[in-house]
Amino acid sequence: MVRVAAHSSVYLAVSDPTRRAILDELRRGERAAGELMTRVIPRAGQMTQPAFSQHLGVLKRAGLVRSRKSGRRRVYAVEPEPMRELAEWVGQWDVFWTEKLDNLGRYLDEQHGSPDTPASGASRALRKPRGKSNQSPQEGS
Amino acid sequence: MVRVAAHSSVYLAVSDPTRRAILDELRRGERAAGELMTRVIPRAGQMTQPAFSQHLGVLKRAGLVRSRKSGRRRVYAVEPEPMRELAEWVGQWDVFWTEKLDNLGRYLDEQHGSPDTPASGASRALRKPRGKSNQSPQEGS
DNA sequence: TCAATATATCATCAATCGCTTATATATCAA
DNA sequence: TTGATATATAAGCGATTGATGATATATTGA
Repeated sequence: MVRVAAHSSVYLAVSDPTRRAILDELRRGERAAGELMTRVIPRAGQMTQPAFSQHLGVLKRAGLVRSRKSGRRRVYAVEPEPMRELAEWVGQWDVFWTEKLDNLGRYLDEQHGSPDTPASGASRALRKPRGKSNQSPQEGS
Repeated sequence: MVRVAAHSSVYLAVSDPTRRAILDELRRGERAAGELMTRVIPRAGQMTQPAFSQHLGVLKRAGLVRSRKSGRRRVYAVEPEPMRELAEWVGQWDVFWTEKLDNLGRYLDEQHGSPDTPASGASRALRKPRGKSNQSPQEGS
């Protein structure tokens, strides 16, 4: 109902593969819109120019790119700051691909540790399957 | 038109704040659906039970959670593997929050240089700088 | 058996997304 | 000025999303 301004969410901005490709290309350096388009959408007919321009608009509203005029071109560049929020959130998952902590997690699984134990019940996802633990979390309601 | 199977994209799965909150909670340990709901949506009336259950379904189809039955509960746990794709993509932005490379980038900005230079044109976003002069938000029209 | 509990699924709806075509706005070049 | 080039904006459309209320399916306990 209320719905926050999805318009400016970096999560939404990067949820589209075309926009990720744009950012991938822009990370290598500034690009004019047209050049960007021929690199990101190499095969003509895959997408129209307005569609591509609108993707640039989404990235701009998300604060992930800036642009400046240069003659009749519009030159885009990445603006990495808003990406930090996403990077920090994703960083919280790093424990799962850290061998050391993965072993810790597996240990805790073995113990059927408290449901409040960080990473418990998850590490098995990385190692393959084993028996089933039968631990049910207590639930107030 | 063709549209890839957005259904199973981890990018789309994490683009919703409720689903991120679910994952945040599940990272701390297994949770039954109801318990998860009262923790993620503490204030009643914010969201109905079916809505919440559908969010769980999205996460499940994205492979980010698994569930098992335990009596009449359904106990959920994170399945971190699909998150790796996102983590790796986001990891490509790490250069921007590395002091050393940031300085490199700023130098390249100064040069205003080759559009092929990695990270060029971006680093200024991290240093806070003068005034508010981003770029004119109303251009064109 | 029956009612309560826990959860998923169904049908529907408004909002949003990504796309298209058509058009507008600058800028360059002759 | 005129036309070509580069890019953005507008309007409309079908698909998808996230929500809802109603209902279905198990499971537990009296």
